[in-house]
Amino acid sequence: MIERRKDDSAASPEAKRKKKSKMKNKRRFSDEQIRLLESIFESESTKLEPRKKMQVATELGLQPRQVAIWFQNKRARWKSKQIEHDYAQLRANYDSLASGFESLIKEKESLLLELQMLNEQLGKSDYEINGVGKDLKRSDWSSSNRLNNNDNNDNNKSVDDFIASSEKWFNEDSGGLLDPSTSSSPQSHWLNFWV
DNA sequence: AGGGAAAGCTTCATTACTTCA
DNA sequence: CCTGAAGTAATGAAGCTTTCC
Repeated sequence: MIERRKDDSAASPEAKRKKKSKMKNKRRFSDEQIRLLESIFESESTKLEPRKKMQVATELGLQPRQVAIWFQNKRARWKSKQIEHDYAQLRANYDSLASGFESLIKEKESLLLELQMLNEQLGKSDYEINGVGKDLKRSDWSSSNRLNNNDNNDNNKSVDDFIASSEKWFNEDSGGLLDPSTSSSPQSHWLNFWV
């Protein structure tokens, strides 16, 4: 970059005093001036054409430089408001997704409980009613069930193991899972959830 | 055609001041 | 009054684009 402005960090005390006294003349713009500037900013453009800037400055009795600075500061204020707004929106979306996720976890838990009960009943009734309970192990049932779910990686894993590992996962992670400030990846939790 | 200087604009961070609770 | 926080006009540094030679 080409240096075009002189550095006044080493400015004389006199220069600093002049600058300070100039700043002392700072006056807030009138309501009328602000109203016109705001309306141009909102209705026309966040940036001013040089000609328009001159026109507005004349109309408001301001220096063109003051108009330019007002627009510059306005853009900065607008941008930070926009960031706040975007953050609030993202936060709301996140909260909504998180609560949906939590509902799914609860639903999953209750379905697993139901599955466990049915599984127990199945074993019991086979034994009591048909007298075949002793031949039908739960691991047989669960492994055939897993095949239906395209899970054939672990042939020894029982329904109980599955439930236990799910609960372990839930209990370990539920504390930090829904906290956006944690560094753990939400995707990995989703993967764990569905695998 | 292309390169450098200058001008004029921007953003960003900061300062200096005003206003208000 | 005094004070601290918030708001804002203004400044300076640095970067980008355009124009001119």
